[in-house]
Amino acid sequence: MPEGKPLTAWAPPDGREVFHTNCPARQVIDHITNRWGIWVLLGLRERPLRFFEVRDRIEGISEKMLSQTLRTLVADRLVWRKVESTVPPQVTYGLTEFGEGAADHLGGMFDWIRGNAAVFTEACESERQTD
Amino acid sequence: MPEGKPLTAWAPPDGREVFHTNCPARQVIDHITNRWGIWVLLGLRERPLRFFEVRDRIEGISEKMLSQTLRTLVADRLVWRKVESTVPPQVTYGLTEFGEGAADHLGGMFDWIRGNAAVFTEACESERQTD
DNA sequence: CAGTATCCTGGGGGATACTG
DNA sequence: CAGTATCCCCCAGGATACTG
Repeated sequence: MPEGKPLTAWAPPDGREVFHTNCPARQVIDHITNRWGIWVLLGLRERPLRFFEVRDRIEGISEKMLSQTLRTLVADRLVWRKVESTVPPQVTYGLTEFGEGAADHLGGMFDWIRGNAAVFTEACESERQTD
Repeated sequence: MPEGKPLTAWAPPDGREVFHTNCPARQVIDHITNRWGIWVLLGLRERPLRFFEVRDRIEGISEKMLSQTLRTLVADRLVWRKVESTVPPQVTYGLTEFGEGAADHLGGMFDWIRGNAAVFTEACESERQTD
């Protein structure tokens, strides 16, 4: 982002929304939706967590991916990281104000989809027919 | 989804949220966040669109990926598809009620992130330092 | 116009082993 | 405990060509 592009330029001028590859918001969302980002953000909603606590809340995530995802989210200012230099070391991750806002939206969507799970289940059944 | 699992079981029993791989909501979200899903849903928010209209609103998407993504979203009951057997054929895609709900949450997040783009821009700058 | 079919490559991401 | 380092595989997804 060398030249300071006017960020408001990404708003739709005539109501016709176009999603450009270099829209900063698209880039952030691409990070969030990079397979694990959303689950890490949702996992941190309740309270800050330590590394393995996060891992234990997200079935299927590897330590490598968790570490990598956390680093990206920290770089994006969605998550903060606090190191306690005790022995053994304690590292805590939590949502920044920015991250909380994002997580609230994601959480709202998640809860809503979960509430409509029946729709998805129906879809699964009818897919079995066409297979 | 052969045996009818109680979907409410996925709600956190003790407030400790865990995201299981076979949680239906997680599966739907994994579809949505499958690189292009979110952008297709957001692109359809304003009004139903034809195939190439959708493509033109999402920079960087290939026709193959658009077609594939649309099929998944239709199967998940997030998007409907209407075929007009004219010559040339007209195919229109739009959000179902289910899809609208999901898109509203995604749109809220997108707008909110866009409004906070400055946070991300700062993050980019400080990353340049550490590189 | 609205797609499929085919081929092919990059990097997302898993497994395992190692470190402060 | 909280990670890195390394190796390696697989498939998401791009490019191109073809079809109803």
